[in-house]
Amino acid sequence: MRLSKTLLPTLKEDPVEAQIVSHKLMLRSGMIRQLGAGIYNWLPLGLRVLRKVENIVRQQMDKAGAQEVFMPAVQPAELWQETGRWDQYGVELLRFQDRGGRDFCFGPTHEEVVTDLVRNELRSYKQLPANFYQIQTKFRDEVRPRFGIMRGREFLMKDAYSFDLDQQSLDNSYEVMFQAYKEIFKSCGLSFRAVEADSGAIGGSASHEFHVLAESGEDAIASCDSCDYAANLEKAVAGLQDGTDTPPTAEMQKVATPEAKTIDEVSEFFAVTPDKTCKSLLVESDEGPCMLLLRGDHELNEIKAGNLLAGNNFRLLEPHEVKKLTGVGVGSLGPVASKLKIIADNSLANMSDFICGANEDGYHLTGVNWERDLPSPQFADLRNVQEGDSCSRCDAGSLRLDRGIEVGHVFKLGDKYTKSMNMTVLNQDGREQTPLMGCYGIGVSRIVAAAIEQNHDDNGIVWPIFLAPFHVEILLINPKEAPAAEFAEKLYQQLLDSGLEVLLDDRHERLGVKFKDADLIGAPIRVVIGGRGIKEGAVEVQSRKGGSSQKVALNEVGETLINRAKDLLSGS
RNA sequence: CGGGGUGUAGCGCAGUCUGGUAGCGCAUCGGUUUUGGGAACCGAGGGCCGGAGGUUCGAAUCCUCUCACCCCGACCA
Repeated sequence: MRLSKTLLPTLKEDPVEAQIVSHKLMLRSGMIRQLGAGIYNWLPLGLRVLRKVENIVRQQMDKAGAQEVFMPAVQPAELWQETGRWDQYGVELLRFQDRGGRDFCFGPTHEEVVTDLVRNELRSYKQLPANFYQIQTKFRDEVRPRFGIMRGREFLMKDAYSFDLDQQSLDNSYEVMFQAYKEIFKSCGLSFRAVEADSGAIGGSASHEFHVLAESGEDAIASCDSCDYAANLEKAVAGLQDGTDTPPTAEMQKVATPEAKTIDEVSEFFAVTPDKTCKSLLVESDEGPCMLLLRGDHELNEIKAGNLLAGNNFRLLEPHEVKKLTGVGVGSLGPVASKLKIIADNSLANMSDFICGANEDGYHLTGVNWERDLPSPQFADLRNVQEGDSCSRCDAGSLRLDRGIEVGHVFKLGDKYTKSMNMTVLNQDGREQTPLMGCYGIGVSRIVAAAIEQNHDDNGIVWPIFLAPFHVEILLINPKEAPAAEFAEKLYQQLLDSGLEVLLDDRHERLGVKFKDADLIGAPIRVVIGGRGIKEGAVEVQSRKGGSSQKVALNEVGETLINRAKDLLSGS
């Protein structure tokens, strides 16, 4: 592609509306332009990358035996009413009417449509298992779109739906998709992690999210350094401490702690580490107020606690509410002699001689022990795991925390949709049977943004070769210098003929401008061609990543570039 | 949905308090000189100041309403 004839409007300055690096760089490199809140134009450069991702996804899905279809973006309300989701889905479902006043929505997902399709077309168990996928524009009317493409309202998604006769077959279909997803993210050249997700009320044994690792990721994910356990922080469980159930060695004592309220202050006061203390939190739940106990150095996981208390009303009580309810301030709250229902985190079970609030303002208790000083409460998993916690799946491992961007989600749906929409096939016995469904999503456009979050430097994007809009950029310093221009043109053709994707910067711009744009655009390999180099008989080949450069003789440049690109593409 | 903010040239902004000829930098177009890491000079084009209504001799500026976008929070397969 010739830059002189391409719409590639780069920006020197960061647009004010962009908060995160991928959004800034996508705007600055001329990949996208905003049309409205959460909706974007894709310009030539951005579209090339989007298509790259799309093709990688398509290739792997086909390889995994899924069949590509293309379903309508606009869907009639009737289908959604059949499954009840017309009323359940809420404000994110963009609804509208046609000329005749009939209700429609712009599809945020396609379970209803695909189920309708297969209930009309699949009759026999012999047609199963089947897996249909599409790459489609979706619309979710996000309450607060942000971060550019990362969390837009309109976005490109690959969604796949599998249909199986029984659970075992579904398990297999799921596994095939799981492996295909790994292959997809590997093929994109991204560093990623598959993590366990909560399969929740829908049941089924499994759901996994795929995260691209990036410091700016919205999700925290925990993973074991020894086995393959990995989970979203919301769901991650730490292993229980070893049974160091040491007997009490100290008497319980009430100590005046006039200035010590926070865990830090209390630990400092008693000259102990925070893990020797116990913090008490009051929460509201459907069953009324409840006291949660955590080790001093641990954080409450509100989702776990909320699930445990089955509460729609779950929330932390405000300090003034605590005072009103118990008569003491939050800094001196404690479980001993409390009349409230108490649930303690598992990590407290084998603690002895710990320190906690005395339920009297300005006092704490030391040497507190279960059974002797207060009854053992209910124990449960209430906390966020921490870096270094032991793994709950294996003996050897410890957990590490990373940040990630969710780019894929696989889910066993079971018969939720097939049942409510009456989809059956005849089984071997000639009886009607309701197939089980799985669904598998990948945020295609989000991958583009996530890839940038993971691969950039101060000057711009540093594309992994598999997603790069161009493998090679040729910087022609001055198109008016005939020998250089002719050489660049010849090289351009040679590289194109070899199957590489090449950007030729043939603009009448100064070199500095071209370098800055090349940095922004982020092609992995570039070559600088000018009159001086032609005279010397060698031109400069540079690598975007790391910025290394070498002089290559004119008659070898073509081969060198082709080989280097092929090396990168083959992963070496 | 609650709170905050911003709408003035393609982009980034000043001007608004205190009403009186609509500006600056970058970008764009033409010219000259330049040309190996975001050039210099000369000249030019480009705006119903988000929209509607009002006050006023006169509104980017004051008042009312409205729309859009951004940020924080709540929400989120």
